[in-house]
Amino acid sequence: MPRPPREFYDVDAQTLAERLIGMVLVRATRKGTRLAGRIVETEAYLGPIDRACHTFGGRRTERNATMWGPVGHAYVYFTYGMHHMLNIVCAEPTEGRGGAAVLVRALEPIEGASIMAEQRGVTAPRSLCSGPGKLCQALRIDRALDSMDLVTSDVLWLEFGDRPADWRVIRCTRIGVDNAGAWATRRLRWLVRAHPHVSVRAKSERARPASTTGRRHRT
DNA sequence: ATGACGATTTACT
DNA sequence: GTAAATCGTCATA
Repeated sequence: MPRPPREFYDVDAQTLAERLIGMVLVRATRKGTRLAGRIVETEAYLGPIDRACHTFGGRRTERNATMWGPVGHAYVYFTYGMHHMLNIVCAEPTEGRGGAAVLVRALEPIEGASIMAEQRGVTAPRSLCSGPGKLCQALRIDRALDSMDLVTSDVLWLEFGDRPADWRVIRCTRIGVDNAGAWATRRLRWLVRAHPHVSVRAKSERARPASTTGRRHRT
């Protein structure tokens, strides 16, 4: 499948976050094998105005330098002493200063699942890429890939993908940003409803009345 | 130089 | 549900 052009990324974070759902993330191994997955969950980090964003207040550091660079590049950072996070740099909406990005939070594996399982050290398909740290481990994404240009790279890039007709994309609050004040309650997370590969289900799908059986029911 | 803190995951009660 | 793991980064001194 073809890759989106630079202009695809030249939009604000909320637009890109929604636009990425269904797109395919591809990682080429040293041997040329493709590891790929469809994006099923994203979060928008709006830039200097967003308290949960690494560029909040205009902060510029060695770590977040990529966020201030051109759109369409990968911003990869390391956190909790053990996990990497993959973001895609996009345009900052109002001030035109950059510093915005979308966090890729979950993938539905579609190519190379066995290699992903090896690198993750787990076998359950639902556990391969259902979280921002998990998918980086599965696709071997680390700081070495920071600032990679997804438009031109032959190591990490994006391709157009299908959005199945039964997918319902919903929005809710972001995960793990509870100390971001009013920004913690903004609905800046996008995910496919009831998709088995998302990291955490939306509250609207979780808080179900007690039902002892696994019966499905309409919402 | 030092201390506090993660855009998380996993195991365990 | 709670807690531990684990270390680069950043603000402060």
